[in-house]
Amino acid sequence: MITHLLTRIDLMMNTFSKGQKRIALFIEEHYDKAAFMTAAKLGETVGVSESTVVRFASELGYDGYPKLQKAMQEMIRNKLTSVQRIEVTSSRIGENNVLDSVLGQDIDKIRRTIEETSHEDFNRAVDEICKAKRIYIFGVRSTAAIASFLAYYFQLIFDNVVVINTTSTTTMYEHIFRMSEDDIIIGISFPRYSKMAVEAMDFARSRGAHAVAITDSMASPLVSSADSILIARSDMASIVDSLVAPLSLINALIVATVLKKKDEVSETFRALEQVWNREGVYTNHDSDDRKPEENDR
Amino acid sequence: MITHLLTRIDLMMNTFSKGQKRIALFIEEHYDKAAFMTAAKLGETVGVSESTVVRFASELGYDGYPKLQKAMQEMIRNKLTSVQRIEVTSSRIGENNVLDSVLGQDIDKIRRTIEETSHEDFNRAVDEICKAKRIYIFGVRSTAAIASFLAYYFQLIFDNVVVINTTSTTTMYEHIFRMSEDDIIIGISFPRYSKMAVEAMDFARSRGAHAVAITDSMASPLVSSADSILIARSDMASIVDSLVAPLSLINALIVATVLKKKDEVSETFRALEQVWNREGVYTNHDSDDRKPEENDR
DNA sequence: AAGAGTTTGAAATCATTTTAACATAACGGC
DNA sequence: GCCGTTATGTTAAAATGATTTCAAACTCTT
Repeated sequence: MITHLLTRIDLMMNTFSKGQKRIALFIEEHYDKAAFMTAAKLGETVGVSESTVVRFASELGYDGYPKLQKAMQEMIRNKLTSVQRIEVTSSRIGENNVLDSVLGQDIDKIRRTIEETSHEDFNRAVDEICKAKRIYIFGVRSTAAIASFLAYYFQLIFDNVVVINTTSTTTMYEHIFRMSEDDIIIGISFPRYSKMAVEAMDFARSRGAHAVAITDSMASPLVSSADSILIARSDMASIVDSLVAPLSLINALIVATVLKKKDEVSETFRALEQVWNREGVYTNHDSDDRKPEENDR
Repeated sequence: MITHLLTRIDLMMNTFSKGQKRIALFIEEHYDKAAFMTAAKLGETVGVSESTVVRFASELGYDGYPKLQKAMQEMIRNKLTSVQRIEVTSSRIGENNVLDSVLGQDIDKIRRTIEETSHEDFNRAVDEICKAKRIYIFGVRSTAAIASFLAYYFQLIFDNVVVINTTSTTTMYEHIFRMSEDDIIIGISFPRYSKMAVEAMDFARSRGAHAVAITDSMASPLVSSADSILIARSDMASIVDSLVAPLSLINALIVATVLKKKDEVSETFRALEQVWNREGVYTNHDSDDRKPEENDR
């Protein structure tokens, strides 16, 4: 559902009627209470009728009040688990249980990323990204996937996003030769490192552009060619390397950027959502989308 | 309820009947889930009828199941407020500490994925993948990134991997019209769901192919069109949705597949490594490649 | 292994909650 | 200040969920 409940409420706040605003404000403030209330009770506490509450739910895109309620309960459950994370099931459970083991390892990767990434560098990277005129994103081979993910979202936010994913050095220079000091390059590279990534970043710096490296350790060859260094572990006990932690880092990068450019961006997203609805690119399953219920297996 | 719910359950544990014990244990372990369940649902999850659940509630001294439910919800709210207090202090440290917050949320997503994904379905999916003649992978928009990641590794293992990433239905059918019963399709779709994913999977099934869905809940439209269903949460407290948990799941899929085809695959990888070394695609930093050392910040 | 006493699940009944239909009230433009 | 529009409340029907009943299954003792 693209937007999270609270974000969505924020986004739609000025489209709400007086009564709906009362409900919206209450939910933003006390969703921990609201999640357990019936439509009638919620209406009573904010001083509107139950119908208004139900209408508010469908206005938000939910297929009935119970769905909205479920969304709030989900939110609570998320919040709850997020601080119970001390007792993480890092249990190495069964040898035969690949699923639990891999996912457990990925959790560890992310945890180490939290510890190891410099917040200072992260914030600097966000600042530079927001200031930049053009954003170049470098990622080849398996990292091409996460590079394109980053690009997908940045293209929704920024005008000038260029993805560099090529096997030839010549082609690479064709992509970046216009680079100027107002630009920024984000190089993503993990073992076995790509020579081209280093080359691209060195070139960018020679032009005065800011270079952000997303890589797996301070011993990576990208480090000496970068202004901001973001570390995310990728090694796994297997043939494949996990890019889960780097992806999570990229997530954080996107979220931080969106938050920083909130005002410009929220308008874009609202417009986009309308286009999507009209175009019917997505199935209108149940309601137009929204929180699915608890699964029941 | 005089005494605290959990204490009371502990106290009365040995007076409970078999079915009641099942309920009691579940509540002790997962009250965060139980609090949001109806009597019927709770009964279903522990394998007992709703009557037994209701009787359990009055056994505990509550005047009906809803009262017990309220007690559990109270418990959650108490925990939540203490959690929020912690959170306030930790978010004081950096008002803008997006990094920790996003990564923390991603950890939770993965943990919930461990809880919610059926291991049976996972294993079935791996089996079918290994048997398949051709593998089709469907992923559009933001999921195109993780689809291409999956494809990248599968192409190292299998001969016939086809990625479907197109905006037009016609083009999609051009990709999949040769599909036969020996093939498999892996459809990746998250809210807002892609209609095409459903179409592609329905088509595949009509040809007798096995269909694997990677999606975010049992309420997803892909579910009814799939033979194996892999659940990974994607919703985040922000505008972007996180694909970290799905990526982690895909990791597990790759690892499990590699392990199953160990013998054939290890040869391939050795050969590949030689090519890489000769071609010098990668920097030969420090040693000739591989795992970098501990970083030293 | 027979039978009293428990425990259980299915279905019927009862209660609550949501939703839809309709009526009334508030608002904004002219 | 009138009229069309939109928002809100009231109420009754529908849906969902909880409870009770009753018969069957299970447990224990003898």
